[in-house]
Amino acid sequence: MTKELGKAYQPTDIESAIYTKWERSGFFNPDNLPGKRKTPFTISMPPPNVTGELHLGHATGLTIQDIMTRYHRMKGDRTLYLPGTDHAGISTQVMVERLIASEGVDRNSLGRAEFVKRVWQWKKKYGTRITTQVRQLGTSCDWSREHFTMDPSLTAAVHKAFITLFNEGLIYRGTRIVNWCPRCATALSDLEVKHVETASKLWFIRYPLSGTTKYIVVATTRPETMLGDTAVAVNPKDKRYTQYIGQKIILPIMNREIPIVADSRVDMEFGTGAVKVTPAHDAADYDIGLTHHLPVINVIGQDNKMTKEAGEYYGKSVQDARHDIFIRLENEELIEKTIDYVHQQARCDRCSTPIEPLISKQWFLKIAPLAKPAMAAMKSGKVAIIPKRFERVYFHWMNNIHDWCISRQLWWGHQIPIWYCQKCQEPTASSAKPKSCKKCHGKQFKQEEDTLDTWFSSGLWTFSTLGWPDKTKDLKLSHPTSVMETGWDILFFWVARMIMLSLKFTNQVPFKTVYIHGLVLDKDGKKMSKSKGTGIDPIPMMEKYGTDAIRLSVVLGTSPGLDYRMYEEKIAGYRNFINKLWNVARFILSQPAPKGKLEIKSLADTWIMNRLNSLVTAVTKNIEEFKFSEAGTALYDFLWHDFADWYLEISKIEKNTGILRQVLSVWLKLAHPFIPFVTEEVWSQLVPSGKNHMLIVQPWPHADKKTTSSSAETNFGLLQQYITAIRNFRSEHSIPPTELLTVAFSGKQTGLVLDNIDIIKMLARLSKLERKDITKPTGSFPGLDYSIEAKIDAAKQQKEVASLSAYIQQLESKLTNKNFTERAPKEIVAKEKEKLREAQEKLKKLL
RNA sequence: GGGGACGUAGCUCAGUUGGUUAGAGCGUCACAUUGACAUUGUGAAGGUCAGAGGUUCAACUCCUCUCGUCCCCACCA
Repeated sequence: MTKELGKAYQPTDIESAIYTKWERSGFFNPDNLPGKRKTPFTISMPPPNVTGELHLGHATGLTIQDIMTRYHRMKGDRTLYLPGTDHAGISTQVMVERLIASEGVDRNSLGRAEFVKRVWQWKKKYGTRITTQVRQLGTSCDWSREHFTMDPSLTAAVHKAFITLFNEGLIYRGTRIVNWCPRCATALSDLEVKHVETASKLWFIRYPLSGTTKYIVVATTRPETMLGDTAVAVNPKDKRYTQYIGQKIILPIMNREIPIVADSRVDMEFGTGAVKVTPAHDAADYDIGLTHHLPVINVIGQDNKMTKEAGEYYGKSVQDARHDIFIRLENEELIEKTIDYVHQQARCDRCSTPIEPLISKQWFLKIAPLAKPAMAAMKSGKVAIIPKRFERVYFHWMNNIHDWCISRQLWWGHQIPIWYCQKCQEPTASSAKPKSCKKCHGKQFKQEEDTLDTWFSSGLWTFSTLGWPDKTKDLKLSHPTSVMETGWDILFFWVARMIMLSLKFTNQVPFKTVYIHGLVLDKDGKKMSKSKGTGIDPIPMMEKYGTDAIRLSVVLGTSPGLDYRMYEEKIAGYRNFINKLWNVARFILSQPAPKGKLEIKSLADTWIMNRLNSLVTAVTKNIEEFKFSEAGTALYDFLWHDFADWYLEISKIEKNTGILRQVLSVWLKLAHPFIPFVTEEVWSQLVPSGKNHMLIVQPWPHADKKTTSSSAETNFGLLQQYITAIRNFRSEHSIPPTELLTVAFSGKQTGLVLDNIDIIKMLARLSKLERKDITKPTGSFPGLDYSIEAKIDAAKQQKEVASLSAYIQQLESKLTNKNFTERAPKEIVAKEKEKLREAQEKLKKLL
């Protein structure tokens, strides 16, 4: 029946078979789980990009999500882990554009319909790559409920949400200055812009005052935008300029007369205190322009080239125009000076291209009315973030939030469900083409060409995937979801927006707890980067070391919200641990299964069962408290040290195979959420086969009060101390293990030693261990003196005496300090006294 | 400019509401090895817990400041 277990664990041989077994069992689907399951537990998987590839960030998140899922499933909850993928507007479109470029075409020559068709083909081809990799990681999600953000049902949800918000006036269309990425050729939200420190120049340009020979000097990092200047602004408090307010400037090159205006937003300290105002190409200038009713002149187009308004520079690239303008100003002696200047340049988050602020017609979501309840939900504790400090970050952002630009000039995404009447241009929000215009009864319509920001559809993710806007059973059972597990980098992009949109549309928070994991760094603490080659690809690592080892390496030694380093040696270390488990199991399974009831006979038995109970309690508590690293570390230490190093060795004498199997079996259950593959495999060797016997649905263990024993903990602890002391002695005196020692002992604890004499003899490698009165002990413990027959290193002895004396002195000074003895709690004082007594006794015997 | 995190053994990290002679893994060194495991075992060396003050009987732990590293937010051209 049982197959031979190989000497070393070979994960690749069995992982995919086990995953298939799980998937076929149907247990990923909560409707198929055995028993009555009342308490719902739901996790919505943050959808990876459909054309993406699994990286360590995914691996971290998915592992933690899966740990919670597997734990709750075993605990008996109605557990749903819902997977899916995101259409990822920009990045997917860019990939396909790159592909067709290699065929020598661009999207415009292909046309919208054909291009979108090509993207769907691409999605079909590569969309399963990521889900296959998610499976490879052992993720126990319900694939029968898998969703894609552009599924018909999710598109329906997006339409419903958009139309509702539009009809309520929360979505509006406006001509505004937006962040434009020239390379992606689309508007971006504020969040998609990052600020990068960039070395540049600050040019000081003379702007002649109209009707005089005087001029005002302005400082700028972007001289080419001067063509679109419509004012110069100064601070009203700035005495240097008060006399000029209201006067006119002759704008160089353009020879246009522009006013000097006063605005308190101008920083007197910076540059010359006078600012050129270009409302069309700078967000701050745009605001100043609004206040002072300045005209807006577009001199740069969406194609990153100068417009007709730029006069003679029409058609030139921004870079060329800058160069030419500088030369011309210099020739006209209008450049006062040029200095080196480092500033935070706005760049596209995705492609790092410098952002071009441009005026354009875009769709916006009014966010303030949504932010209010979203903040209230966090304040009242309906949503909590772990770690808590991110709640402050959340509030700060929510308090300073701007309207969200939701339209993108992309073809891949949800086309905005707005239809313009071709007669009167009235927009109607509708999922399908309207029959007739409400305003003029026109019959001809044209749909808005723009698509929605990807995050608009992912903002609905927790409820759209459960069937919303329909009132489905899933929505009723599984929403709000229990936990959202994600990285801090998308707290604003995604988490905050989900909270706002979920409250808006379902009146519920999307999730009760947000668990934030850290980002993965390379060995030097830098962000992993594909281009620099510092990244570790999890897939080959999984193949080399096994998936369970990867899972441990992204969870152990990490804490919520803190970034952590990853390197191959770490993974190899956890592979070793998995192999240790494998061999522990191999050893246990090589022995005949016991007949009859479980019997706790010896001190070691009592001790290991007690330890196991503590482990059950600790692992359960830590998982409940989201301390996954601590839970995993406890499992690691127990198996390797308590169980393998001590109990397993002792079992070679005591041969209590019942306990061996019992401990292994409970441990496998506890460890299953962390390392599902190897535990399921070992489990299948340990128990009868059959679907309902699979580890994945075994009930979560409980601590057994009947087998807890604190005295066993103490006594076994002493035993360990004795053994370690002898081993230590042997090593310090360079006595080879082949040489068996003779040890004599005496004292109160002789009973403990006599009861476990064979164990001590084996583990300390002794030929003889006998009770005998000792005059000069080699060493001593509370209740036990011992003497080892061997030559004693005097220097060693002295060193120990010295350290012991120092320790005693430290304790004595503490205990003679009245402040301590009078003010510290009695237990603490008693404890210190006991320590002193023990140390003194030990020292006496050594001398 | 605002906010946050981190600084504990050579390296990567634990250290729960203040009370242990400060821990683990890797690495190093010594020794061991024919039945579960060399992806191993046993033991050792290695730390003024970044620095300076303060609170306290007692500080790695709480407070303040300083130094160092990193990150987030922000329309100083």
